[in-house]
Amino acid sequence: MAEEVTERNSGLGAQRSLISRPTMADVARLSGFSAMTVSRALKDGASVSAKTRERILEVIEEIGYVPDLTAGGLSSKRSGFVTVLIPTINNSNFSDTACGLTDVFSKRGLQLLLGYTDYSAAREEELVAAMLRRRPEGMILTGGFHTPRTRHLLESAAIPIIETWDLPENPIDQVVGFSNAEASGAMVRDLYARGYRNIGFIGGSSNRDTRGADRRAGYEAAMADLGLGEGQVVTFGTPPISMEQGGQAIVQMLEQWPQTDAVICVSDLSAFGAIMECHRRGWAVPGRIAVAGFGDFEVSRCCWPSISTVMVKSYDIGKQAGELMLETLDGIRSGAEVTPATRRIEFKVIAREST
Amino acid sequence: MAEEVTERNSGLGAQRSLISRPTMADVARLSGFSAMTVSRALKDGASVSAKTRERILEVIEEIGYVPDLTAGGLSSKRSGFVTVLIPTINNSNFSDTACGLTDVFSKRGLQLLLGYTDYSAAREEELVAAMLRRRPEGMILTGGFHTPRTRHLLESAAIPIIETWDLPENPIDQVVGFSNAEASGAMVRDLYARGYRNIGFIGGSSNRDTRGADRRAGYEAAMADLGLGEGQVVTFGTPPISMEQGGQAIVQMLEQWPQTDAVICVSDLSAFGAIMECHRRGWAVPGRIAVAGFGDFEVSRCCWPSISTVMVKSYDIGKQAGELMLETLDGIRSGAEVTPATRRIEFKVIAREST
DNA sequence: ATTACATTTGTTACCGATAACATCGGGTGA
DNA sequence: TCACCCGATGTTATCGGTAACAAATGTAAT
Repeated sequence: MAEEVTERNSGLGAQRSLISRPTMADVARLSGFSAMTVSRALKDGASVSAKTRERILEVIEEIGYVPDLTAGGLSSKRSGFVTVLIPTINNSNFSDTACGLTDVFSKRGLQLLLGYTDYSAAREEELVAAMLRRRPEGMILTGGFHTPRTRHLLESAAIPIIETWDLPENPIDQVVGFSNAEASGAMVRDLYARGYRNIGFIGGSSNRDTRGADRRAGYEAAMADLGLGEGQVVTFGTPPISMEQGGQAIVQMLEQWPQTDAVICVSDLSAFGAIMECHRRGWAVPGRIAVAGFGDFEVSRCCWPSISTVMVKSYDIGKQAGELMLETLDGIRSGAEVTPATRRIEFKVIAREST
Repeated sequence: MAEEVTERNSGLGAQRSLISRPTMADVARLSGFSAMTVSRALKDGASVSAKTRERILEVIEEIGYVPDLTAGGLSSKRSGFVTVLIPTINNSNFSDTACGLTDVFSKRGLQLLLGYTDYSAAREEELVAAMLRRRPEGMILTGGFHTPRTRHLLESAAIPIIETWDLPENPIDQVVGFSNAEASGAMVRDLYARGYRNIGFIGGSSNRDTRGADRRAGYEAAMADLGLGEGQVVTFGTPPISMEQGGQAIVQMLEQWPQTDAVICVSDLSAFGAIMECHRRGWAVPGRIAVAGFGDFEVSRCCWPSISTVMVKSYDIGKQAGELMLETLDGIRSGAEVTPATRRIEFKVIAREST
């Protein structure tokens, strides 16, 4: 084990005082053109002669000029930012969505202002307030549940909003998502079709994770619909429920309802934990009990047995939301009326070895 | 499976045209004070009477004024941004570091500009160039390998730079990290102490992931040091190597060197994939072969058998780097000379069931 | 050569805040 | 009572770009 030690480096050090960096005016002076022409040379689609642009770029390279988007944005009223809020960056579903967004936006020179809410509506409110000070051109949220103040802030911001990963009953503006309830209902039906009748559900013990709560509601609705009774639900820990908690939960499930023959977990991570605990205790999966997850994480593909799950096109949610945002921004600029819409994203039950 | 459909919502829609939002001047006018006093009322530590501040905050609340940090930053020459570049957000080690940074910075009102390089130095260069246009007050990078142009850009930016997750030989400025080579060497010695003699290494097949390459180098050095020969290395896929590739790699390892009794994987993710593949094939872990990982991911704690690994304080890297950044920024402002330093972060071999 | 029009370049004002300095009024000590 | 000082507030200039309009230059058609 290494100790925590602090040593000295050579390096920039004191140099990095407040050296003033070259501005567009410097480029203008050195190239012999006006600042406005320099500005045009840097913006494609502007009318500048090839020779002029070349000379200007030469000077820029020479003095190491870096344009200041802060100043540019102030003047043009375009910050070049789009804010994205996800519950956590430590979940590959949401980070895949963020990647889809980045890929779409970076092509158009828009930058992502990423924040994570830790599944807390209060934290979301703080973040929305903080982010709006950067004058983002649009904002992308996860889920449809927000504090009243958050909604108020967003409405007065008068920028396009997209809610994702859900189908809110009362959307703020646009939506790119799917019904979590429907998706977990589909998994119940899949298990039913395979002959399972005592199907349990494992999830977190509060409604903080509203998508998790919707999945549970969808499970209960499907159970009732199939005449399988109220269902057997074990809730465990503060959402997002961890792998380890999935393990503890399945033990509790089988103690409380020994007849359980299948269990749906609120996510693949808890499903994985549950399966590992079964291994530990010598319970065959799916012999003694079948286990299904949600989200098609890498771990569910690779696990032994591989985990049946609901695949959600996480990256696609980001991509579609990004494209919708671009269309909306273009629409607003061109003066066209943009009708708020909902885009449904595909999900799919994937049966693997664990069920 | 749901189809992709687009439906109409009620919602903001056309409203969200270019409504001009209230400015500080509006607040000034309505409260009867000057803009400067409004500015002071919003900044704590400024001398404004309690009554004035109260009245101003009242007006702000009433008209829903949201300060524009863009404009403020232009004037005060403080963007309030710190840029953080990590290889991928889809890896809990790096996202933990990002969380540590967020926690430290958000307390001081600094915002994170997060980017991910996809383990590519070229992409890093692009990102650095793009981010510098936002005039960040500091920049935090992952690793010590950068293109010459990246170094050049950073040096002329004259802001504090911190390289993390590594101990670069020739640091740009400050460093918060550990020696990946040393860490994987420690794991070799641990396995040696447990009696393993034919120890292999599984990693990615290019040097794109320089930390992975360092771990391999550390493995080879330790093997030579212990008189265990050159070592047995299987490289597989473009880094970062996936769980699935870990599984393929261990099969190849045992085909090529059947006498192998232990294997160190470049990360817990590939170690997990390797172990699952062993389960599938009925190879006992650690009976037939011991498997160790790197990074102490959640999956290694929860896996059965639990995976021996090198624990790195990922969150702490972020926290320490954040604190170092704050100290440096304060130092520069107060005119003190700041000596670039290296802070070593602890790592620790954690032996679990898999070895 | 001249007019008409397109292309290229320049000028001025302004985006929305804050720094720096000026001013004003009231309290304090000699 | 007066000088001095400090806290509270106002004024002006400025940060570094871009929008909008104006001017100059070039090009093609007559």
